[in-house]
Amino acid sequence: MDEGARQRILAAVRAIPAGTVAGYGEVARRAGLPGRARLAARVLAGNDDPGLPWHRVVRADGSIAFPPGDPWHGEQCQRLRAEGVVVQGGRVRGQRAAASLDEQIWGP
DNA sequence: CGCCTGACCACGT
DNA sequence: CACGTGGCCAGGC
Repeated sequence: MDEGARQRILAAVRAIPAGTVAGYGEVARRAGLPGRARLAARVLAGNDDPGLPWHRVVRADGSIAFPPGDPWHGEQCQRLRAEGVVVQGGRVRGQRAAASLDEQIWGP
């Protein structure tokens, strides 16, 4: 895969403010790769940086990408709740995955 | 080069 | 809100 694209995606993920979430598609779009949501997912799957806030990335409908029962699922829920994000039924409540990161970063 | 798979998405029912 | 369908893009074989 394109190394540059990967770096931009990682940067976009790090740009997500704590206590908020963003969709894979949004992250990809913010990285300058519209329509590459799956690429974003792949990048996170292979990421090794422990400082990366990957837990703030959820699906477009606000649900956790991992299936319930999966170790990573609980991990993500726990980290999100630790930041004040309301997780219920395996999905984020109170604030759907931001339609646009700018809206979360630059505010309403 | 073709075929299958996947931390996805939008849309209609 | 839950499900099913079709589309898209990269990887692995």
